[in-house]
Amino acid sequence: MRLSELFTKTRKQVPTDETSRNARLLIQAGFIHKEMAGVYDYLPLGVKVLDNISKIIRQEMNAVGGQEVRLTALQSKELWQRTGRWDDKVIDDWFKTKLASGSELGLGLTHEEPLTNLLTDYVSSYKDLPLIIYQIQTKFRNELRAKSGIFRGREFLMKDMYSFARTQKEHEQIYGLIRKAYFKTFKRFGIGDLTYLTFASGGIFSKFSDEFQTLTESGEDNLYLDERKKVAVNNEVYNANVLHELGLKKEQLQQKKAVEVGNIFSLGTKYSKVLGLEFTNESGQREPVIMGCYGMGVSRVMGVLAEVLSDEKGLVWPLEIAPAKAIIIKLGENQMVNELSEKLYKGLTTAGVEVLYDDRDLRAGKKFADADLMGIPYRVVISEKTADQGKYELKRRTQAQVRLQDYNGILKVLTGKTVGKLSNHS
RNA sequence: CGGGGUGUGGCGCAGUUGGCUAGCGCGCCGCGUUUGGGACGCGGAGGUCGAAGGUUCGAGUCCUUUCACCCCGACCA
Repeated sequence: MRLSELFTKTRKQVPTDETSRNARLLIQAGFIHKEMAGVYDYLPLGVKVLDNISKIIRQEMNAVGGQEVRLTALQSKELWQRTGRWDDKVIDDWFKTKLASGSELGLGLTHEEPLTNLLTDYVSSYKDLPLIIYQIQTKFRNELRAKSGIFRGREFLMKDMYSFARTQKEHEQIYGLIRKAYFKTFKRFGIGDLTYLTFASGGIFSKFSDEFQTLTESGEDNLYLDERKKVAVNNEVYNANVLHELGLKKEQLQQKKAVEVGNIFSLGTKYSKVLGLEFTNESGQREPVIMGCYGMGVSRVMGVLAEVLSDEKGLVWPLEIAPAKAIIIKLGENQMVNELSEKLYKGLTTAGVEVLYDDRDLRAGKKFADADLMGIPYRVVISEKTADQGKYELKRRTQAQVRLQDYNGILKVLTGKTVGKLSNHS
């Protein structure tokens, strides 16, 4: 993408109606635009980030056998009434609307009901199970108070996955597998070291639900963290009994703030029983399916990355997530410089490398500042200084030193195996 | 939903006890000089002062109502 054609612009000043670091940076760099409280538009660079996060999630969820679907956002009142979750007294953050005919609809905030109901059409035998099904979809929640930028919005992108097992043992096996996949996913996001498995309230059939909490001062959850054991207890369930059960010692816990980036829990047969999702087992008897639920906030992860990986110059995206691997900065107008820049831009694009090309007629300082603000992992500068030797200057976002490389050298770094070996964040 | 704060060109802000043509910075347009870390000069364009109603000779400024946004709290499938 040529920056001369990109419609978004960076800003020197940030709107003061945002105080959260993630929203300020993302607005300043032109990744998102605020529509109203808790509701944000995703602009070209922001969409790329969401797509890259989603891509990693897809890879990891597919790796454990997940099948992707896309269910409707519009929800039938009758279906949710069957599980007792239509009532505003039960779920207070529904967005509800009406068909032209007058009948009520809800905007989906989670999808246990429709997916369970849908599967009754396809699951009838033990041979049809187990199943792991997920989607990445916009969710709507009528939060009383939106806060913390894109951490808690009223409309947000989420991965929600559901497992369907024949036996409790099989369920636990799947649950463990997915828990592992979650760790791997957060590691690939670049927040593995900051993300802790956290015991919390909320599970209906398990005593605890597993939350994945990323440490940050701007988080809204309070944890008691055992750094050695890599586990934490949510303030909600923190008491002497819980500590005893988990084998944690009060003296070894630190109090920390964190934001929940994932939450997984067992559902048992709560929904399958009510909605009639049953299968016939080997001995010909009907049994309800045992379910689990696995959430991960895609847009929230984007906010967390903006929040925790950024520095005083702006955003710092991990290589796999950045809207572009590299930004080519052309300095000055001269034939050699133009030719080298165009050649590299075309070469990288042809090689399938996502790259930004700053071909704008601006001063160097502005271009450098923008590249830093946008958090692009690699910066390639082309100017008169090195063009006559056919050299490019290569610099990482997080490092100070500059390396001189020729065309092939750059291509190798940005397309080759070398890329994977370099750490995302230093 | 309770408490606190804020709404003035695209963005950031100033605007005195009510007073004259509503200012400043950034950004934007034109010209020139510049050109490796957010350049400078000159000249421009751009405003229903969140909205509605009221008081007044006169309202950005005072009163009433209302909407929106932010923060703290409660809530959070």
